[in-house]
Amino acid sequence: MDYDFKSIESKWQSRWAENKTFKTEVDPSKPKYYVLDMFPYPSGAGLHVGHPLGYIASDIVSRYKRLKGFNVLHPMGYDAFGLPAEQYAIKTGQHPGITTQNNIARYRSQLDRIGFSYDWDREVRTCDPAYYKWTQWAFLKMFDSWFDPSAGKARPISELVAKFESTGYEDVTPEAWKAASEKEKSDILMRYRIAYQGETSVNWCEGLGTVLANDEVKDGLSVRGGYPVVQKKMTQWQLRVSAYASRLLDSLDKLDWTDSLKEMQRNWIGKSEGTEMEFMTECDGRSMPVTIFTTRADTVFGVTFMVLAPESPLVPSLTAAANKAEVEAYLEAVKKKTERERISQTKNVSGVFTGAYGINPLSGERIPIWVSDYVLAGYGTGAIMAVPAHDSRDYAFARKFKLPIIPLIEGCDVSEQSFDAKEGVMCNSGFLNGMQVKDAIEAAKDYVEAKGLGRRKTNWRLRDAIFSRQRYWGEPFPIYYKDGVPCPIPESELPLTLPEISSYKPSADGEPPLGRAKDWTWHGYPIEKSTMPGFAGSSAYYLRYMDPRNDEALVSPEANAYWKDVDLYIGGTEHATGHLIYSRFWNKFLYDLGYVCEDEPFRKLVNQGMIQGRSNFVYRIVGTNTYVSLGLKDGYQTTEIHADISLVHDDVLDTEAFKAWMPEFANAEFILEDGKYICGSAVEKMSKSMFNVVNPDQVCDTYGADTLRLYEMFLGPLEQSKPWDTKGIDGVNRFLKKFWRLFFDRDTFCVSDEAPTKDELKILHKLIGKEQEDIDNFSFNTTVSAFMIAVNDLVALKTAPKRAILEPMVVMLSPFAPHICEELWEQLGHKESVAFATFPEYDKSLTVEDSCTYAVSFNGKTRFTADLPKSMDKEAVEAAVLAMPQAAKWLEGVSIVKVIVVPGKIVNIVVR
RNA sequence: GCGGGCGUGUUGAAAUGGUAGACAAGCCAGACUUAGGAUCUGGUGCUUCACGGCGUGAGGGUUCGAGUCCCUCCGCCCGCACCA
Repeated sequence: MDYDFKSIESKWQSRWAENKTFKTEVDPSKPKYYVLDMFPYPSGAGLHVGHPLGYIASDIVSRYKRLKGFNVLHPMGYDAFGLPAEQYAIKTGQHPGITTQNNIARYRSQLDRIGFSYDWDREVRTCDPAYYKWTQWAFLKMFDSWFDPSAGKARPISELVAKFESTGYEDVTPEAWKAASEKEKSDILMRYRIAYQGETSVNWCEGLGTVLANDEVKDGLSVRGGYPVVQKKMTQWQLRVSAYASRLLDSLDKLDWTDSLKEMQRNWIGKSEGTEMEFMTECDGRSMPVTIFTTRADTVFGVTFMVLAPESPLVPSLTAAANKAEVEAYLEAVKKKTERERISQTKNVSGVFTGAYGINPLSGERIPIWVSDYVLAGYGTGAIMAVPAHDSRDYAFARKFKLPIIPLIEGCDVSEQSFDAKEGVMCNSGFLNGMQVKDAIEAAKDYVEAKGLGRRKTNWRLRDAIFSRQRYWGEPFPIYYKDGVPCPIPESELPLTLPEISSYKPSADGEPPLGRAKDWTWHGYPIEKSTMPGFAGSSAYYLRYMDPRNDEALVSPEANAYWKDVDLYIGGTEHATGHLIYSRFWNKFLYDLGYVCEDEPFRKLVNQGMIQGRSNFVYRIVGTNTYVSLGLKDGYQTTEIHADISLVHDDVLDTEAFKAWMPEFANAEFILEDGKYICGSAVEKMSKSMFNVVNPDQVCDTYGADTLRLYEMFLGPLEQSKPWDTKGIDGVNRFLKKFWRLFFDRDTFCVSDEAPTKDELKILHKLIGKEQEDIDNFSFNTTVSAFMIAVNDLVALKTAPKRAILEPMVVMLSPFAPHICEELWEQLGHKESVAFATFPEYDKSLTVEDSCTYAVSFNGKTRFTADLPKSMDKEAVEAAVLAMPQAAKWLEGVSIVKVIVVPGKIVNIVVR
């Protein structure tokens, strides 16, 4: 009987669906294990073979953990709000909900073919009102909370109001609070709310007609679409993520994530410990203090000028009348630059002198104040002290504008470039002279604090998240405006659903698309017109999976107490500074308010590598319709053309299929080598335009889902990026066929209950040990190899099929190749799904050999091997080896210095 | 520039400091076949007729022993980037 994967796979996939095999419930009698994939955005292009890589790995772990007796939560859903569906809607008029639904259906059918063990009853879609009710709910909670720095956590805003009323808080006195109007009170509270509205400089993307978050912008272009992004002042909803900076940083230490990912987050959070210092300034006879931030207080004696950010509010008051025109012209020029231009012009330093001067608080020097866009308004105080000798940016500026450079470290050479390293001995620095830089930094901080010139200060790079998008296809804000004051729509009225509108374009007067919904009001009050960004819906979805149909709460305390957090999260590294920060923030916020029991959502995180495409090329001789094979192309002038990889097998072109592919190739002629047309190849991003997309459906058609699953794992380490290459997929397919044949004698299924031999048991238990170890280390490629070795070994023994060996092997292979294993499991006479069988017990003693092979080396060079009984002790091994005839040759004319015996492995004899 | 990672056959890749290249692909030879993109067997790092020698980006170090640990350099990939 042949291995007929087609009928097996469709049979078991429909059985799993009918029986709801993978439906999961809270079950306190079993330990829980929560395995989560980053849910996909259902794009119009469907899945390619890269997408399922992580899903296959997580499915293997899920199925493995089930075999190990865990109650496994393994859900899937869709991140369904987003820009592409909306842009498609603008182009075609089709409602983004329809587009999304169609795409989801396609994704689902593709996912189903691969045989995942998801509990589909727990599916969530972020665009479903029953789901986004809870996104809106969380927003209202954030609106209704403030971050109490003394407690380091979020608290209800009512507690802050109580403080204002009784004792006052910060600059708000009880009297002032009581006297304030509704609008004024709202404005005051906005300075504290976790979700707040405020004016800020935002990344405005004209091409998309919306604001973007920092992680949605790369190199000054929008990540989606690649449109230019400019800085613009706008009033936007924001989340006070920055309040959590320190907690987000600190708890990274306890997470089981890769170092590189944690490091990325640390950089993004950007903790910087330095000093804030006051410099007195004078401008047209007026004087005022200016606060700067520096991490190098030790370099104060080298300050030769100061610089303000163009957007700094200090600029007007620090501009001398005589310099006003010049400064304003500069500000105007800066404003016109896009973010991209500012970045690309890094080396073109620009700036303008304000006419004002500052006084160095330590040396008393009088130094000029400049304005330049190399200083950022958003970081520190927007003003710096410039130390050209020891900061490369200040150095470039000083060189360009011919400002003095004072070296502060003995022996450093600043004639060509600045000396940025924090090492050496200080000089030209008053009381710091002679100190090591590291000590000088501390001494200078102490000095500044003691003299009242400034204070230690920690700065963070993490910005608050801009939460408004001027778009249609997102969660509406549950906010209405009463006399211009934003007010929450009551929780009991959630979800506030997205209204239908006539067109998805922004309206002519620049309002977001929702501006078209004229009769969309709350009791006659206008509702917020912007919608929430993509990360809103994905920030707490892992919590919703725990209790997805609950209408009363995001997640019930019972379900949350059982499932707690995600034990294993698998997904791409591209979410490092977006989703994975926002989710952690969101979770910590809910934790502060007592809605969830864990402070961190994702205990272990694994980033699967990207699967790149492998493109094939044909070479057309210029001016002809003749194509020359790769090896011969150097003799001709050719054009490289992408050929669809479905026309190519192992780099050999199917010339007939190529002719039929497109009309322009119908009359193609070929210059062959060895009767074949060999194509060139290259590793590129998998994309339609390069004709290198491999669809998992095709692989399932030719080889089956089990082969696809095994092959994706066999390809190499999970975390590594690698090109998709079908060379080698036959090997995996062959393995499954061999495995299948182990159960049959010719055409009859004939597994016997006979007792296994010692050799068979050894093969089995080696495999058990290897699989357990490898899955814990996410080394799935070596696990697959271990199966291949085990099957090869069994075949080599030429014994009859035995239940005691084959049954545990079916169980162990089932996480990797579930369909074939279900089928064999049933043939073995079981009624229950193999998914809930018990993983075999590992008996290490059965894998131990009676004898073992020692590598015998002299001075570290292996000369021969010796088979010796396992039981021999070190001395006996030494004696036995030295007595062996092969050893005589190497012992001739030398004396033994020492002998090192590594039990079971090595005998090294050191001779002289 | 800063941070993280990597560098092993023809290819994908294995190797708790202990016989480098497991497993798979490819290639070569053979068996069974009318046939084979089926199946099975054997071979396959380089070099040498052979004994042997040489081999994990380059160089140095630690060690009885280094792909693995340490230092320097080279190359590649990823992330961040005027963050004071």
